[in-house]
Amino acid sequence: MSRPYTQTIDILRAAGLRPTRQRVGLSYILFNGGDRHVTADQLHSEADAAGLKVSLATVYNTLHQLCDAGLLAEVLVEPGRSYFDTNISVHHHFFNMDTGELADIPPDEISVQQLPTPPEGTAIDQVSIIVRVRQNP
Amino acid sequence: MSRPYTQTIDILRAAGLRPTRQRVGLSYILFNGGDRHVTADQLHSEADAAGLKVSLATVYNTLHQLCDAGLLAEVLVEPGRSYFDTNISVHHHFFNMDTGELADIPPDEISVQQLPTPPEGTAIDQVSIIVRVRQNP
DNA sequence: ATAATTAATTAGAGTAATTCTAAACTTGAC
DNA sequence: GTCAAGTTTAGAATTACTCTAATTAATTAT
Repeated sequence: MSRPYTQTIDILRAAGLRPTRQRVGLSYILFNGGDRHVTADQLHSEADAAGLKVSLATVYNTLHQLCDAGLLAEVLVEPGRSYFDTNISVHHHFFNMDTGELADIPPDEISVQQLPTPPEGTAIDQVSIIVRVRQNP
Repeated sequence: MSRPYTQTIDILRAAGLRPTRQRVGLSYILFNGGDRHVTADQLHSEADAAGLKVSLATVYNTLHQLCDAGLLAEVLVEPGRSYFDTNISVHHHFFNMDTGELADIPPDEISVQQLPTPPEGTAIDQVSIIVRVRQNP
């Protein structure tokens, strides 16, 4: 435990991103807490609580850079807010419309039988399934 | 063709919405053009082009009322922008990440093999699948 | 019909999430 | 250390959308 950030720094370097104080701090929070679904604002607050001085603009920049590098996935479930998911294996989501909670669906619990033929001149990039749930009365 | 709006007015009344000039005009645009995917802004422009005087606030109100009445479906594919879909049968979407185009997937071209067990205390409300495609090089 | 009642529309201000800008600061290479 | 290139930042700008309170239109009662 003497060099807790070495792993994080390596991940960033491998992605071609300079391991700056801000990027290392944010990535450490993201990648050392298991599977997480965070908004930019939540991550900014967490960073603040952890004593990391970082602007919201940098939080957005970093989140997008990590997405571009394939280390993070953006999930759209609500109008006007993006979630970022640290689980980058192929999987899908439950979204609780009553609580706003986002959860992974275990990969063996859902599957698409047949993929559709994409429109002329296009190729499938990604399939995302959102299962919206409601609190039982 | 002497009373082109009678049908539209009936739809609104059946949904418990007063057939005001604005609602009738907007609904006419929406429901007489086949399957459509529009943003609030696009609909506002179309209404304007058709000579209908309506504010953007009313466009938003009307879109949400039609959604609540089950006559329209909201589709989330891009951060910060909602599409409204006049096709309310169960179906899914192609989203072209390069052009921003949204298209229906024919229902027989995709199907989910097994639905996952929803989290404790919740019930599945809706399943939405977005197949993101890219323009071939 | 007309008046009274109720609901809908509107302009414009307000909000929330996100992006932009250009100046100040780090980082890594020499 | 020095320097060039890449990063961060505060704060302004932008975008999509919502709210407010005053006006106007649609329905109901007379």
